[in-house]
Amino acid sequence: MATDQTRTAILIAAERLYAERGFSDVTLRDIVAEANVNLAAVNYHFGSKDELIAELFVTRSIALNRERLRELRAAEDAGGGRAEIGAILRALVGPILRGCLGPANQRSPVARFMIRASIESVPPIRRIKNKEIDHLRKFAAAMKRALPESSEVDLFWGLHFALAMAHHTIRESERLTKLSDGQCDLDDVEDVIGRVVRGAVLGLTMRVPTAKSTQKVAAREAR
Amino acid sequence: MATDQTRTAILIAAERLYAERGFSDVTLRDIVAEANVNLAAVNYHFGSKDELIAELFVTRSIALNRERLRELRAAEDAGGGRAEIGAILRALVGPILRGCLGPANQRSPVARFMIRASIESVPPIRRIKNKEIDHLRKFAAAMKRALPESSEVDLFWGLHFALAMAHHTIRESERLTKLSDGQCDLDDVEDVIGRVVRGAVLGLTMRVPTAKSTQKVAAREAR
DNA sequence: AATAGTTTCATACAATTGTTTGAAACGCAA
DNA sequence: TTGCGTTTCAAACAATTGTATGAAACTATT
Repeated sequence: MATDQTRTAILIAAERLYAERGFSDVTLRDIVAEANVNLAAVNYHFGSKDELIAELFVTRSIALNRERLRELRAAEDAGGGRAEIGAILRALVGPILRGCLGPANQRSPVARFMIRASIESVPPIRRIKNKEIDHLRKFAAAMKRALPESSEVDLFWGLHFALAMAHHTIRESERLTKLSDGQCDLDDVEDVIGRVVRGAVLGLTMRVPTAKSTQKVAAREAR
Repeated sequence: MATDQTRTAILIAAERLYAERGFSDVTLRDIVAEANVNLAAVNYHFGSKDELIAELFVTRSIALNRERLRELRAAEDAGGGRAEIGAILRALVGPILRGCLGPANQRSPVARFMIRASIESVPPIRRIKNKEIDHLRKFAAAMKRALPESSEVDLFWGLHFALAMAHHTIRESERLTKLSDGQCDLDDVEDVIGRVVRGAVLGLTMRVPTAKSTQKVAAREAR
């Protein structure tokens, strides 16, 4: 089987095209053209189109989850076993945001593929996706350790909203740029991560502000 | 042309199916079967599949935007010309959340169709969608009046995050239910709206909490 | 060199898609 | 009723899709 040249060429081409144009817009013929291989190669090496997609998704989601957990563990180690809430959420949303945003030339098809997969729910992926819940539970557990007084429901909502802000930012980055006339800088990934994490942390730790406290903040802001 | 029976039957069936199964999964034959009309009727009445989708989307996004603005105006009137930030965001995310969540039997295909449209970006919709930005600018302007001391960038991010939480909640409601073992109640729409609005308002009005203030909140929480 | 196993290739296949066609059915004014 | 414009219908069309086939090319072991 030599070096699996054809196989990996197909994987790379497929990931690139799917990430760029979405699943429904990309045909096997597009993929084999991009990979410079024969049409029949896909069915020969993967069995079917769906199995190709499934393999891509499994590989990539394992890698993403591993990176997230790596950062979570690092944060927990740094905090002596208990990570603080901001660090936990940063481990959750950081990897995907770093992969999808930033200067166009250094964005990875990997991360963008995962976003596509989370958007266009094609059958082969839908079947696998349930496992992601187990993965998220680990973060929920870490959050519970960080904020033991918070109710479970609030923690789940916080986790959910953090992912919401991250994913939506990736998907609608173009619109946000247009809406803000370029004022919102989507290339500054760490700033974006900071905003997402901060938004989620505030939601988890703060009470709703009174009119007075809002004014105070505004006043401090103005100085 | 009688009463446009066929035309409207197609529109209703198409909206239902698209909302349920997405654009890429629904064929014209599915639609005409659901509508109990002849296959050729779609091309006769709408010209093409894309024009059918476009007409659906235009109609619905006009209606949604009108409802949003109605609530915004109502909030501004109630506040004597200046709505407070929470009311503004509520006008932004309320209509779509009310349409998409709640008990399954009273969800409207209308709102779910709009979410589909915002997810699966098919060409006919992509072309129209730019107008939505003008619509959002009105909310950005209202937010600026409510929080004149905040920077424009922060306001845009707040608007963006509010939509992020709303849309993501709709799209991933099932996952959130599973993740939380049913603890997060997606049927209580007003509670969901409250959480989304509160999260966005906090991000817009509060500074990031220190470890000490977090403890204080936790302690207060515990009492 | 000969053979067996793997991989590639051009081509064909069957199914599905949106669209078109031309005749039939209908509605309704003259 | 006649005639005309509109609407419906069954059928066919052309294009595209994922998949299958069988021969050719290649690789590596004997």
